Amino acid sequence: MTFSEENYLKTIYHLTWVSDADISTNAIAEKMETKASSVTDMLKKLSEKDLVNYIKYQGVSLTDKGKLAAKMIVRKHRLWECFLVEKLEFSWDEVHDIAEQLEHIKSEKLINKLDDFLGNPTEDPHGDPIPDANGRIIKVEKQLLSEFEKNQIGICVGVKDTSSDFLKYLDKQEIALGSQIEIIEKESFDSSFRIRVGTKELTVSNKIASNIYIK
Amino acid sequence: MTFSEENYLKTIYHLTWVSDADISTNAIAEKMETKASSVTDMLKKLSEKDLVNYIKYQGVSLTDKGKLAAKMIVRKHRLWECFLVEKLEFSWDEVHDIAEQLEHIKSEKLINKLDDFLGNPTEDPHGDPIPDANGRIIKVEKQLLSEFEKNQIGICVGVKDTSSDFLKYLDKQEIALGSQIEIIEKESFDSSFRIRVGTKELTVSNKIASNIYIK
DNA sequence: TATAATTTTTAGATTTGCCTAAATTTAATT
DNA sequence: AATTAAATTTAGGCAAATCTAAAAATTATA
Ligand SMILES: [Mn+2]
Ligand SMILES: [Mn+2]
Ligand SMILES: [Mn+2]
Ligand SMILES: [Mn+2]
Repeated sequence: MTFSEENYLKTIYHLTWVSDADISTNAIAEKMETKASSVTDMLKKLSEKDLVNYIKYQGVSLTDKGKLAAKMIVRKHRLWECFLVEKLEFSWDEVHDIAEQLEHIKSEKLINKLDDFLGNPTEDPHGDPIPDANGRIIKVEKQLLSEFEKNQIGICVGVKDTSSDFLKYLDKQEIALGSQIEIIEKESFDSSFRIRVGTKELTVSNKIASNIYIK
Repeated sequence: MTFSEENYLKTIYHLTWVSDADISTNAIAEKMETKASSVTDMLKKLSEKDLVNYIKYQGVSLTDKGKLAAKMIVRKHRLWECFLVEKLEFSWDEVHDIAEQLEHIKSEKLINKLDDFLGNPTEDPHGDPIPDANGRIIKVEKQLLSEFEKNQIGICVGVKDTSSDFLKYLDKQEIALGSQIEIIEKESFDSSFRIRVGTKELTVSNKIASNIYIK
């Protein structure tokens, strides 16, 4: 499987994760920053290889084979992110781009040994679940901070937006995985939140609150 | 720089390491298991980018820029081999193919952090020197076992042939980097050697002896 | 030094992944 | 239901990296 094929599978997998329904050509094109015509070409190829179910004009979904392949790429991506953070002391906002490269390294033995070396983590540095060698995922239920109400308390367990900019913002506010967050006030006018993180109080916009997972 | 360009640079670098003179199109084609016409195409491109000095029909050499680029790829290859052996418990005959992939990962920060994580090793699992971040190499002088004479004693510090088959043979004979090797007898008829490795005695062909470095 | 053998380059194709522009299909609106 | 708008596919092309076959240059040999 080529890098490009792998990237398409991964994208379809991610889009399915949030929406579940069949995925449109345009949705893939937008996420991959490419053209719809290129997507069509690739969907034909992936369909030929039985990695996706594709019907012209009707959208696409992963076959079992394609889903497993996608999960293995996600597994690699997230394990490498763990490695970079835990062993090489990268911060969580620096690892994604490097993992985008590392996820394409082909060696089952390598990834399984890496898994063991890291102590078989179940989540990556952004709180996302890591599929095991068989593709099984422990799905932890978590809510967005924006769905919380006044006086509720929870622990930050993940982020939805994993962009470097957002992660750096969280660093600045000293919000990290494991931080306790308490809703002091919810402003009805703009849906912003007054929250307490540890001992500090701060106000965050609804956009921010919609990208932090709490449990 | 593409993977292919990097592989060509690395190949030219390795060929230069052993012979020093300008490298022929055919030599590159043979080493890379490709066709001479493909090599010509790539040499034009590398020349255009000032990575090689190339004159039609006259062979090729690396420019300073090309040499540094090649060294950085070799640095990555060998550091990853160290990582695989030291941290993930791969054996020395399993790491080359994986390192062939990992050497193309682009991130200076990654490779320098990996270097530190490994304790800044100067040699890879096969006894080959690892260029530092500036491309400097500590060249340790070593001789081939085949050049040794009766009664001489030395330490195995490297291998010339790094093929999996040869490395497995050495494992079987319990010859590893650091092993003490003593020449008991040199057979003039076929230039084979009777040697002592640790407490064991064994006979090795000249071909074997020509692929073990001793100091 | 001619001629033959070898090496190297050029010419022309192929595959992969991508693009633009045009055609087609599906969805949304009068 | 007809028309318009949007999404998707097709057609045709391009660049990178490879190949085969033919041409050209270099090297070896008689
Ligand atoms: Mn990531
Ligand atoms: Mn992640
Ligand atoms: Mn190697
Ligand atoms: Mn090596």
